[in-house]
Amino acid sequence: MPLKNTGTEQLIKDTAKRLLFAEGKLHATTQDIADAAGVNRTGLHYYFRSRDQLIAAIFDEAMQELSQRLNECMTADQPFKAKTKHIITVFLRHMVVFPYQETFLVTEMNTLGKKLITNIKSDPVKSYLKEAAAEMEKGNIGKMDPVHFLMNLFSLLSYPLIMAPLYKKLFQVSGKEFNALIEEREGIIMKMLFRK
Amino acid sequence: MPLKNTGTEQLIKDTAKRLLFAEGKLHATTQDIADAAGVNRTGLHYYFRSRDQLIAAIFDEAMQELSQRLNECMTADQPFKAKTKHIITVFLRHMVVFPYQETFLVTEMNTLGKKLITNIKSDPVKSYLKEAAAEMEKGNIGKMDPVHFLMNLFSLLSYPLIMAPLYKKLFQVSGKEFNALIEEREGIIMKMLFRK
DNA sequence: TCTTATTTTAACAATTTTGTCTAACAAAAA
DNA sequence: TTTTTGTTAGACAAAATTGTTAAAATAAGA
Repeated sequence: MPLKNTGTEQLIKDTAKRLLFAEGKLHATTQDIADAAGVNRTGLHYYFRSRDQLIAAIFDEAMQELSQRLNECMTADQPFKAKTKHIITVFLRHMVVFPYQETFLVTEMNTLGKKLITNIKSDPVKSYLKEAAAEMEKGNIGKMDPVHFLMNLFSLLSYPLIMAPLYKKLFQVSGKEFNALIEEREGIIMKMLFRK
Repeated sequence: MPLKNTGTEQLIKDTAKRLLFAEGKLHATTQDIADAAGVNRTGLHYYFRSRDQLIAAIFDEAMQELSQRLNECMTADQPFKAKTKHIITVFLRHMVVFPYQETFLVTEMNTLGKKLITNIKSDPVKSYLKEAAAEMEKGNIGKMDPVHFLMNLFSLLSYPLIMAPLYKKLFQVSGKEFNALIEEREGIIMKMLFRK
């Protein structure tokens, strides 16, 4: 329990998240993080004991945040289509700022194995899947395993932002053009999912 | 120019690619790579001089390979829909084996800045985009900036495989179930793109 | 076989990155 | 003010990672 609470602990975590999730510097060292935060590297050990524990803390928070965002969106009291549109809005807004959060989570899961198992509520997702199935019955969306619908949704949302640097090269798109495209994504995704 | 050519140089590159692209161990050290290849770490320096140059070599090859795969698919002499289906087949097959190749490319671009600029032919992509535009005119696919069509295609293709470990957690899907879903992807993606 | 160029290995050195220890500093409580 | 607790900073140590050197092993050609 910090008594003074100078905000340094939070600053370190926020800075690390900025480097890792926003700038995609997945190899950031403790020195990199300390420098970016404008604190002595020792502070990092004071608060988190080791680099691994800092990473673990960030991993946990990111996982919780993602799961919570997911659950809040999916249990919102709205009809299915509006709810889905809301998911797109919320997740796109987040992806624009932190495009590499999911990449970080996956690569850490790969290197650290299955150690960091934060328990996640899966009920909200399940109920959203049920709603999707119901919509399929009604003929509002194409019939498929609802999990495909969910994967489609998140693919269309996330992938372009994650791969932005690569797309710009491969497809010869400028930063300006790309941003304009992202602006249009919400509409495009809705059309894809609901074949309006 | 190697005279004896014992295949070690290739073995090192292939092993590194396996660790990086297949297993997603993006923090692999030279020792990790040497061990996995069953060679002395010195060999790695003998052939590539430094870790950075090994990474650069792999980056280059991966970029070339991706660009070439892209171009071959896009200049195939086929009608648009069949061509697109072929793209899905080819890229899915590759993603199943090397899900993290694109992630590697992006994170390296982020850390190394814009140093590694391998020149890429963009004409094949451009002509594919033109074909897509023509299909939209014909009403075969929904009207949008053709680049969106391309982003949709690759999003639906790649993202589920990249994020597999995360999906399995968030959506409570077993490995077996997940593989079954991936089997179905090609059909799903075709339906999404061509709203058949 | 002897020579030569290439490849592999072992020992060592340098660098980078992480972790520790101690003391100084700051602020609230006694 | 003194004490106590929590925070920051500097110097140092340890570990991990990368890089170098020189010598041994290997295979091909003269």
